[in-house]
Amino acid sequence: MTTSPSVDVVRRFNRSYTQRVGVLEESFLGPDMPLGTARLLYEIGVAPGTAHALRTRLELDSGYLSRLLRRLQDDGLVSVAPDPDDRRRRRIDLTPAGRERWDELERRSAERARRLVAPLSDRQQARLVAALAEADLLVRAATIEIATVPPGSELARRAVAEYFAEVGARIDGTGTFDVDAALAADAHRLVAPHGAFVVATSAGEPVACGGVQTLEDGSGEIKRMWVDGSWRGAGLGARLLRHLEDVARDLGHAVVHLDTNAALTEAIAMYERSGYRRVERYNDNPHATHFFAKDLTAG
Amino acid sequence: MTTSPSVDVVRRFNRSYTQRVGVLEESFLGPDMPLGTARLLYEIGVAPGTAHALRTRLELDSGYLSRLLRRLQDDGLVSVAPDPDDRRRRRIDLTPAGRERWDELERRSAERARRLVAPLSDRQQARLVAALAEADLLVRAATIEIATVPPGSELARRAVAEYFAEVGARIDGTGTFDVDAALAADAHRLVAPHGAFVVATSAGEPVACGGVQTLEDGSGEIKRMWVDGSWRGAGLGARLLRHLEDVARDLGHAVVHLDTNAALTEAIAMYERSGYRRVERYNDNPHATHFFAKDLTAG
DNA sequence: GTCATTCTCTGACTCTAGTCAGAGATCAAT
DNA sequence: ATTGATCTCTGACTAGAGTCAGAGAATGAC
Repeated sequence: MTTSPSVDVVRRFNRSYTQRVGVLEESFLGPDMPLGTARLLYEIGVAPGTAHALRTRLELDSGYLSRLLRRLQDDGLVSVAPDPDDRRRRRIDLTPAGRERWDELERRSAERARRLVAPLSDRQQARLVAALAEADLLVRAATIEIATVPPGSELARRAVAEYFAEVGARIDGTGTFDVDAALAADAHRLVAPHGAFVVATSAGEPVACGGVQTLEDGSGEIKRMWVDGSWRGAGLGARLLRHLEDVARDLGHAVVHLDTNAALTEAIAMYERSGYRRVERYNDNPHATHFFAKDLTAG
Repeated sequence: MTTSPSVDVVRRFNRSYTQRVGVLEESFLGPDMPLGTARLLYEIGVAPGTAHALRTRLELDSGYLSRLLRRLQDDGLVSVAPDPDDRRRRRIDLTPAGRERWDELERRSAERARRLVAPLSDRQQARLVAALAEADLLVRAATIEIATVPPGSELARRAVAEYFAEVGARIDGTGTFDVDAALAADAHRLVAPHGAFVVATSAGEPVACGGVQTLEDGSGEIKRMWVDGSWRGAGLGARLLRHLEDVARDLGHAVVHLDTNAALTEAIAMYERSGYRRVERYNDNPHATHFFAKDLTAG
């Protein structure tokens, strides 16, 4: 059996960490509440919403979720009310008693973490914290899922909204982009067979996105590329870019272009690292100052 | 609610790691075998032994363990035979079929780890590995348990055996220590009210030990101090030393002495960092070259 | 040899966790 | 208004995980 050092270390960590920290989730275990119920209560406290949203987030069977919610409701911990937007759905919120219970879970979980680090010296604690923070970022980056979605889907809208918010703040300062017009155009240009739009999600939340459209036969353009601020430095941008290049290749493009703005310095650095070369202005985008292209047939 | 940064990072890590890597132990999940059974099979493969040893290691109910073993036995995966040393106990070993199944669990678990790191670039993988290895060491160090045990107990014997093996190898080179005589003396000197012997264990295995004996009223001596080679650099020695000083204080000592050998350079450095000062030879131990003392009433 | 203890096993339980197949309400599109 | 899809809930399950109280054999201390 061949194993790489990195695989061994990950496995060793998993084994010893679960053994010592216990089934980690059991930090939620408390009086009168089984693990599943407590976990659900906790998630509701973190982000209340519809039962449907909880179901997709926690990947629960609808019958199972319904029963768990019923129990929380009977205990007076959550309130269940029809969602005004769509009365098939139910909005789930914590009651004051539920909030109190949630705080208790928080305390319990924090206490557990505190006990874990307590025996360590200050210097060791600092080392552990740095190591876990680094591991956290990388694991989260590794488990991101990249999927092609319709530009009109809710996920895509949310991602593009973040894109425009950031581009507006960093380039324009006043937010004068015509967002609606851009979205309307995307709905046609960023779908097969002319293009595609992909969103990277982490735990169901969009953390990055990008689109490919066709300039002319064999020539594509990458648009709407955005990476969430808290995810910078995890190599996500480069990975997304590679993915988009694959998409462009699948669309039959031999070369991809992209434009960007001088204010987006990290992005420009990344394009250069990824093999893009500067080219002449190829469109009349008033917000673009730098233009790049990359040959997809080489390498 | 007050939280420290280190506690927050640990909690955040726990949350995201369990969420993404799933219930980690489920890496064992495979065909025709529930999680608990697979975990047990895996542990038997890692370290076969008596049912009793497995029970303490995995903290299982004896009835539950018995049933799990029965199932593994029925499936032809483990062999159960009376322990010749103590016929109440049963020795558990993997059969060839069990070993095959164990290999499969290994493969499965490695595959899982491989998938986790696969999306990362080589540099990121290296960063993740370094972070997890560091976290692993520190978490293991943080969860060590230090307990006072009788010098004659099996745990103490094992620890002292390691101590003599190492001291013999590093100082003497030939192993001419009179181990039996030393152990016989320990059995009297390292127990209350004259002294104590403590063992630090990690997952039930001894990883460090040390004893305190009485030289004269108010004056103690630290003996048999040992830290397992793979645990160096985790601050375990300093922690054990502090623990032994507390023990000495409880025994009524105002000062503790200790002797050591010039060959044990790390130990000497640690004693100095921990506030020990060099003193004149206070005994006729032929293997000792350096002598230290520390006042326990100050600070 | 006696007696308390230790180790394992069995039977009888409880409680979670989770699945599956509908039923009934609501919505979006035509 | 009809139709097909979506969302939630209920009932009826299965299986896993674990607890608890003994019973019977073996052991160690006296």
